[in-house]
Amino acid sequence: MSLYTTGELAKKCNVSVRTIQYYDERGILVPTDLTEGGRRLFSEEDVATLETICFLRDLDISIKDIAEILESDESKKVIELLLDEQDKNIAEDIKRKTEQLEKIKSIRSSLAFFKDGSQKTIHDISRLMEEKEKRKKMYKKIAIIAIPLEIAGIVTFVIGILKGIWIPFFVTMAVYFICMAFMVNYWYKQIEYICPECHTRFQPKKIEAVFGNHTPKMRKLSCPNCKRKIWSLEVYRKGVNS
Amino acid sequence: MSLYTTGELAKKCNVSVRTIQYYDERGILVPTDLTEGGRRLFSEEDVATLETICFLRDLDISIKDIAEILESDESKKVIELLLDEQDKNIAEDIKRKTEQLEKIKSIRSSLAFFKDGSQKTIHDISRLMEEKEKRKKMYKKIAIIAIPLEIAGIVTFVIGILKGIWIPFFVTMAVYFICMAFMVNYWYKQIEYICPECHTRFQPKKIEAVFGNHTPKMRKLSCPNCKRKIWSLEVYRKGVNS
DNA sequence: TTGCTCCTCACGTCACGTGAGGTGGC
DNA sequence: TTGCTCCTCACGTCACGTGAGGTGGC
Repeated sequence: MSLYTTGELAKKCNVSVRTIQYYDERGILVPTDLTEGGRRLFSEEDVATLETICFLRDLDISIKDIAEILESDESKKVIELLLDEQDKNIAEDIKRKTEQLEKIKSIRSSLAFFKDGSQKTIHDISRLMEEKEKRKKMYKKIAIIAIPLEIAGIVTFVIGILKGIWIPFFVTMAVYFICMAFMVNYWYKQIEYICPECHTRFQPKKIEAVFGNHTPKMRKLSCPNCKRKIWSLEVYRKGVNS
Repeated sequence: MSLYTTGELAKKCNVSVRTIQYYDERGILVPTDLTEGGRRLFSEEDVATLETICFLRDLDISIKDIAEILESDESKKVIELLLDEQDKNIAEDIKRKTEQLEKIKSIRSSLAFFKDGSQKTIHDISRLMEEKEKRKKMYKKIAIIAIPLEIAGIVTFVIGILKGIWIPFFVTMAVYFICMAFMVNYWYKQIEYICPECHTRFQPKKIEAVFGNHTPKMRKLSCPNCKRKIWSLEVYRKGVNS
């Protein structure tokens, strides 16, 4: 029966010599024999063991856990448990890393917003990301009230057209405008804007905030610090609810 | 202006005291001041720096890279490059981990196949997984020839029905059966079976292999080692193409 | 005898955690 | 004065990589 030296085994299994020495040290790949000079000699069985080890290491199973698998007579149950655990770990890792990818994407667009590239910019972006969730929640709250009202508006309008009964429509509209007024006020208290030039966070005048030229996330406002009329980013107001 | 001690800063930013000490040691969070007794004092600016560091660490950016970001005057370009790199790294990680999850799933079903739970079982599974790709490729090759022939068969059959011209159909069928004979022979040479009881890899008799009771992956065969007639797993033959 | 392989220390990696033993500051 | 916080070593983690300095084996 042929025996392998460390180097031969390393080549055969595509690992480094040091790795084999380390696996011996950790007790999961003890050579079948030693030469008089103290060199390791591995059998075909050892090859199979190393292949098993590499297979499990590919799944990022720790050497400690591999040792447990190799030492148990009935590896099946041990490995089933370990696989369950690994499965969970990996799934969590994937979730985390997926979130990181989303964050990175989001940072890129924020970076494009700010004119300068100072450290302050990165800090501001980190704050924006934290506040993002809160801002989303606020808009959800508003939507929960606004959408049913919109639908009621349309329905009562159709009723008006079809049946000539306009009272429900006017009542709905009255409620709608009252709610709108409250919501705009609520919204105005929750948000502020950030200037892409000087990083100042500011609250615009209510009139400018409500009627100014805008997109869902930006609004053309005059910054009280650098005095420019510039597209500013809507953010959740500092210190609210915290 | 208020200054924070290490412990206060740690609480404020939700990190350990040791972490702050380490960031100081690495030069990315140097305290603004020291007491006479040598205790660190941090300013509001330091708080912002630590927040920035935590933000970047959450993306698994290394301390070395964070140092580069903090040290550069125009962090924007530095961070853009680093984000691109991180993006790639994370995407690769996700890919790798997704493959690991698939492997784990596949191992579970293989584990169910083998009756015992010895170490040999895991080694056999690791070999199965390696050979899986080769087996898939073989079936693809077969499909590339077989599917067009099947279609030709159907088309010429329809022509036969509609137009009463049967010659194309019979020619196709002749070609079909000749190819089939070759392909079965090819297939027979590429595969062997593994016994779930004794782990023996064996080639069945050709007649049993072709006409035996089977599913896509398993076949009821008699194992030459343990003599049982048992559902065995079809695997790519050892040593072929290697 | 000459290369080449292999051996055993032993330090380095990375971002901290975890004591130990001592001291500052209220 | 008494707790509590903070300080600086310094080792441990994890799976090896990377020399250094020495030797085995063809």
